Amino acid sequence: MTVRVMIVDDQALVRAGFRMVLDSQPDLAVVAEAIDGADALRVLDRVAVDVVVMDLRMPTMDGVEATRRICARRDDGRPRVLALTTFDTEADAFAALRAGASGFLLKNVPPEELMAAIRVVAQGDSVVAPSITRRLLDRFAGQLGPAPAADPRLAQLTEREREVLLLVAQGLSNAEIAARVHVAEATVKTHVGRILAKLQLRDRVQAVVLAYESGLITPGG
Amino acid sequence: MTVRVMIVDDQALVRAGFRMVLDSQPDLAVVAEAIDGADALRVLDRVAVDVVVMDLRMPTMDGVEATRRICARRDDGRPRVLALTTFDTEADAFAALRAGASGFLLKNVPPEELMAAIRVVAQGDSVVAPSITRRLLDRFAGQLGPAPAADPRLAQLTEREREVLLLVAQGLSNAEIAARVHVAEATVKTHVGRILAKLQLRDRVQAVVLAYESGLITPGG
DNA sequence: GACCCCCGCGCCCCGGCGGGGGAGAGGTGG
DNA sequence: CCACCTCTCCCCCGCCGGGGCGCGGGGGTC
Repeated sequence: MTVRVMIVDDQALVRAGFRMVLDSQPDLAVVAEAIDGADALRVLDRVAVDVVVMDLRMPTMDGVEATRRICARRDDGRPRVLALTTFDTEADAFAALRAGASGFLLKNVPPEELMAAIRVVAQGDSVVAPSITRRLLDRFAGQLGPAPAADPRLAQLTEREREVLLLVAQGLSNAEIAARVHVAEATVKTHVGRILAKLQLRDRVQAVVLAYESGLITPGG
Repeated sequence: MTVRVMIVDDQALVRAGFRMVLDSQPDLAVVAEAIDGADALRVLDRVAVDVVVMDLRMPTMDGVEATRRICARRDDGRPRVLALTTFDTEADAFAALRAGASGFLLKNVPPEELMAAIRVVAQGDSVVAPSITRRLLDRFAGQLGPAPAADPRLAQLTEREREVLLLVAQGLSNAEIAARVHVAEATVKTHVGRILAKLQLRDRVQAVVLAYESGLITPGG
């Protein structure tokens, strides 16, 4: 079964190049082209397309907006959008994926990868450029799966240590904490040291993260 | 520069197969093997490895736990973990990525893709199997883009600076951030310096607090 | 062309912080 | 009584992080 592809790009040269590459494949067929977002929407009213290869940077209606509209009005899952851009920026990629794109690649990918991506997207799966995948994971890996429940780790701390941790987690230095709790800075240092050791953390920065993640502190509370 | 690979899998046959495939490449070198998670950790104490190819389903210590420990104790971004499994289930994949894996593939990928993935991961980027990428996007696409109701203070930051701030707020050191984003530590320091200056903060600890309080990061999700 | 911003990278300095070791006072419970 | 824990405080040391300064390159704008 052949995949019907539409190419959306304002540069005729790019369109021609993509068409060349894609039409060389027996299972891919470029059935439409468009020069910007508005044009793409008009063409999609008349032509059945499985995958839209969409440049993000375009005049008049940019690729993100076009992607949003295409995804908004599709009813049977098609067409799916594979977003392309020249620039490896988080903003472009996230905007496109948020708008509903099923894939995101940089324009400098080798032809085979582009073709593979089109097949994957046509199948209903997704492809994201490695540099963007990394950023995705950086941001969301912590939210995957079930949260590891309320930390039993905090129970290991003594009352005093929890108190100190709370202050650490508010951004105070050892000296400031010492002033607040009315003890010498040396004392605070030993407390902080014990906290890090017990919780198996490296520095106070990680302690702050744990304080938030464990619910010891809540943003705005 | 050749990539030093370690193979972790309880089946000797699988290890041998991977070794064959990978060693056929001039830029890849299998420098270690392990039969389970515990074994892998021991071996990593002695051998320098860039990428760990980790089977998820193993006896004694499973791949997820092993991945977690490897990622917990690395300090310069290495070794990175590329998780492999036979079964295309969300649970396996998400568990591995949550544990810190830089990549996730199914064992039935063609050899070229496995090799390409290892190179990508060694570089510091990430690869995720298309079926899982789709699930990732289904789940998180809505949360992409500028954080809703973002603190106006964060608007002063450039994109790069926000990216660095995100990593700072996850407890990473400057060196770790450098490895992650692929720049020299000196560069990270300048970025962090600018972040602190723009946001009028004293140190990275306060930056973490702001990241949580401003909604740039949310505990657990 | 001139200017500015962003990025990447290097150098120096130094102060805070983390790690180790030691040590005394109080309170607990075997 | 002694062991154990907690809180308190001290010294030394090494390192990372933060601040200052400079340099080059790329991309915009005027």
